[in-house]
Amino acid sequence: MRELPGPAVEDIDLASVMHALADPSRLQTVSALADTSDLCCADLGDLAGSQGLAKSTRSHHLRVLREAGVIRTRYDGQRKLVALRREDLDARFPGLLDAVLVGARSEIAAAATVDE
Amino acid sequence: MRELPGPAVEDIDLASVMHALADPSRLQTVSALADTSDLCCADLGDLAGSQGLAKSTRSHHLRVLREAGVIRTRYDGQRKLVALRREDLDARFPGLLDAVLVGARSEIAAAATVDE
DNA sequence: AAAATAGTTCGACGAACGTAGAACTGTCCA
DNA sequence: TGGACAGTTCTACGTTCGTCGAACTATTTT
Repeated sequence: MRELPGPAVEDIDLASVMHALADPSRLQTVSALADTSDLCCADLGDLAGSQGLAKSTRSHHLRVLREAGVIRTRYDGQRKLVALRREDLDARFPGLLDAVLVGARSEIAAAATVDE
Repeated sequence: MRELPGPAVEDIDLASVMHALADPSRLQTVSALADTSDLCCADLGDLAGSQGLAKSTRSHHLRVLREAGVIRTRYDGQRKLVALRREDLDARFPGLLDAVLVGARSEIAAAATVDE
């Protein structure tokens, strides 16, 4: 098995995607994935939004994102790499991912400003 | 009282908006609101996505949308009119509402095609 | 073969969600 | 004044969600 199962492009459901992106922790994850090419699950544990969450919880969030069609997971030796399904999401819901990413980023920036 | 309370533009939260739009019934409601200027709650009861739902349930959904900052409710005699907060949403999360509306519409169209 | 590493699955728990009916509030009309 | 009408609030219900720890699987390293 090379890649974990996710919905086909045409089966990606809007409500499911919205639900997957309606959680601060997952939003943070997606935002991080947009910056880099690929990340392994361990890296995601260091994210601000995911800090302190148990392995099982992070795994659960990744599953929600994968089953909604937001990310793709593939094997690479003893670790798994996750990546955004950018092209697929853009094809199915043009502009949605970009808008969400811009929004998420502006909120993260605002939160950082308040902190300091 | 002229208008029911909702969050200020700068207090609109992305995760809350995403959550508000992560329900098929509410998605349908928002899609309908994008077409017309204003609608009263009764009209929303005739929507495909809201058909058969109790008054109290519809009222609940409208509250979720309002508290997330997606819609605005104002009094007009014995009925209440709801409207999209288009400008506010566009200011806070540029492109998000449009992308969601386009996506919702394409899904509704696809569903209608299958039905016939 | 054994230990270490990376992640999943399972069972559980409290909180929140979507739904509904009944009772309530406020507005208009006769 | 009394209905009729339009929505809201309250209470309740079953379901789903986010979280966790513990047990499990699979791969790599020693």
